[in-house]
Amino acid sequence: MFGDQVISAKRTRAKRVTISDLARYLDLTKGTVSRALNDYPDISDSTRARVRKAAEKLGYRPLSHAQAIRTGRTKSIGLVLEVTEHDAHRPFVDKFLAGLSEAASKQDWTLTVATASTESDTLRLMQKLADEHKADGFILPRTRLSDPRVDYLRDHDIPFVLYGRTADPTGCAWFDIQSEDAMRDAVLMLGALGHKRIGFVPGSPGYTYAKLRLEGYKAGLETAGLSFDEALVAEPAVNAAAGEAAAHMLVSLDRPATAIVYSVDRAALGAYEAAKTRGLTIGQDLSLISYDGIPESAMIVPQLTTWSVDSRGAGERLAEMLIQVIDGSEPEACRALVPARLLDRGSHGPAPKHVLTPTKTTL
Amino acid sequence: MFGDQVISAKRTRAKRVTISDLARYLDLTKGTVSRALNDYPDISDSTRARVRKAAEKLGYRPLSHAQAIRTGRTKSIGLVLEVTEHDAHRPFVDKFLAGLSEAASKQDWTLTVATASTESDTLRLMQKLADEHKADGFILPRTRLSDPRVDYLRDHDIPFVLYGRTADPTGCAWFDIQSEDAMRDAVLMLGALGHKRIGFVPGSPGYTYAKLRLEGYKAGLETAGLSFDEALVAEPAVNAAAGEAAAHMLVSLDRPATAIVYSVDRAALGAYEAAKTRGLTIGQDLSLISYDGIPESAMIVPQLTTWSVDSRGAGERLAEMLIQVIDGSEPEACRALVPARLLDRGSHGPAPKHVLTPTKTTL
DNA sequence: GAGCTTGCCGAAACCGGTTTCGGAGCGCCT
DNA sequence: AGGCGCTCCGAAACCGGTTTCGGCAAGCTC
Repeated sequence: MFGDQVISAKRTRAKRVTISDLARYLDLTKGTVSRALNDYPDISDSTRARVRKAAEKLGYRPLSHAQAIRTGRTKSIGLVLEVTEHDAHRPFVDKFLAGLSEAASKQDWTLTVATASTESDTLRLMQKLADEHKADGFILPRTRLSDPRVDYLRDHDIPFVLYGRTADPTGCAWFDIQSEDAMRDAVLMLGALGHKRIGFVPGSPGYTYAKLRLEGYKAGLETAGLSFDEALVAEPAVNAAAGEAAAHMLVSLDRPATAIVYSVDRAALGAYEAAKTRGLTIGQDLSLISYDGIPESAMIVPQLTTWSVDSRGAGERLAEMLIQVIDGSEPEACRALVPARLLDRGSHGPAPKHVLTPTKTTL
Repeated sequence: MFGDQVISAKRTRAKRVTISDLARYLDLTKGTVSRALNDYPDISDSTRARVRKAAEKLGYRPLSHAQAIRTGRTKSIGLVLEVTEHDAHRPFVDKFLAGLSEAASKQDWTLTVATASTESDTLRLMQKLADEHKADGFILPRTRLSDPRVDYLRDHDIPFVLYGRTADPTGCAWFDIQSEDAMRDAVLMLGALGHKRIGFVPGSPGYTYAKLRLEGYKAGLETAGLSFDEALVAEPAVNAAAGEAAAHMLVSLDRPATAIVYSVDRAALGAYEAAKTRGLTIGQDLSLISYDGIPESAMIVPQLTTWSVDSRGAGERLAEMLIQVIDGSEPEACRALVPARLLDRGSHGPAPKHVLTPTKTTL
């Protein structure tokens, strides 16, 4: 009748077996089959087993969105990436996605990703995805100390789990790398090598990791028996240019730094430029330890000593945790912290014997 | 009754407005409302308009998976990434994803991504996603000359669009960057600068782009009036180490290359090492033009002249095209080719006046 | 042996949509 | 005036599941 409405092709894929097929095959009603499959207590063990076996044999797989219309759950985890035009590229998205999707698909879940360019976009998108049941919950990367996404999702009772921590963790599930310990250990290592003046270059203010890494640095100083000196903390830096400026500043102090702990690799790479300008040899005159483990850190000479994070593993854990939370687990019970792994390479070494005379430059 | 079954929380999100709500509000049946919204011809224009307005006013949004159960379509585009452990990291995934998801969400579609570690995994995953109506079609990145994914999807009548081309394009929709033209133009530019011996370093064999870029190189030689010399084509290289070896080979020929066209940036970066080893100055003694536009190409000195691709734009186009194909457009009518953009930088220059004496080294 | 649980399943409603079918109302033609 | 064909909408079936409800039969109690 409305033939011209149906412009789409005749696509005749192999027919799937429905719950009704299965019921007919077993001579049961589909209601009973459904309850059997979903472990309702009013189904006898023998029937349940019979149904299970038949389902297996016929290759029955429930259609998740057919279930969703009644249950309201899609078995899909959501990820909203905030990608702005001029943002630093993030080297690990693919590994991270691999972790998420692999863990998800192991439990027959899927991963729905969306991107937003602004924060309010992110919120609207998450709302929409949740509203239209396209995602049952969200993974929140790049957490900030005070994170609007957290407030929003908490208010709207939408399940989520953080990749990172936040200032007020009430009602939050999270997974994180102990980067504060990495920073502390970096300071300890440098202290053990005789360094007395260890500089620090923080990450982006506002982000939780930045605060934690600074605290780790301070903790390291304390354990190493070194006193904290405000002057040794540079301006935040997350790219090569800012990292270079930070290095210049730190080595031209009256009592210059002989080692620098960077919060992020991309900033640390800038120190190589600064060292070249000043004729300093990295790993001898100036020691560097950083964090992230980006590929470039292995391509530079000398290779950068840094802490590497297992993005894929993180993705896996996060997906598993989110599914748990969606399935009703108490969020605050779902928290995990894992250590970073040290890539012990050539950018750090013993403190130089003679303190270098500060080479003042006009920057 | 089965209260203990329901362990999940009480989540009371704001109720969404359903088609029945809308029908009640309009004093119509939901069937009529549905037909009005879906442009059935048996609805009067006035009614259609009234329904549209009310839908807008009440903020009605159909639940895509409720529709899916009848229509079989989820409004979701699928992307299966093949990510192996030791794979080269791909710098543009995030931009690419952004393009895909943005274009998708503009039409109220979503993006479902999955990852596989092997080729057969990829096929199984796509099958499963299509079967369970979790994706209506697929984007296929990294196409090969003979691509099993293409055969598979074509056989199973599952819609798809290629990012790249393939040997047998029957029934295929694709989008691609004209990298062959980029390679050709690179050769022409170098020829115009006086280079007579222009080397070429191919990409991974098997991939379509590798073949096309080689053809582009040859086309460039021909137009430039240079003859093709087998010896000037190195072994395929897609990383710095292999790229370095290729450079060594090409500059130590009896009649050495004074310029090299690389198929991929990551290989081209290796040439800088080779040049350093041999005391050649890049941009003077040795000219380089490459392809990809990875961030590192701008960080090296001199900056690498290369062709940059707009991954985000590609993602957008691909998503739009896939939706069209799923909506019934003839795949072969959905094809597009766009040029790459030259980043004209410092790694290439005029041919050196004096041909360098070949510095033989034992590699 | 009557009365009451309890275990187990069928029947039917339901979720939020889409699609088919049929018929009421209207204008037009003969 | 009656028949015909359109236009436009209501009614109801349908998609593939889940959940509620009610009832039958067996087992237990007294």
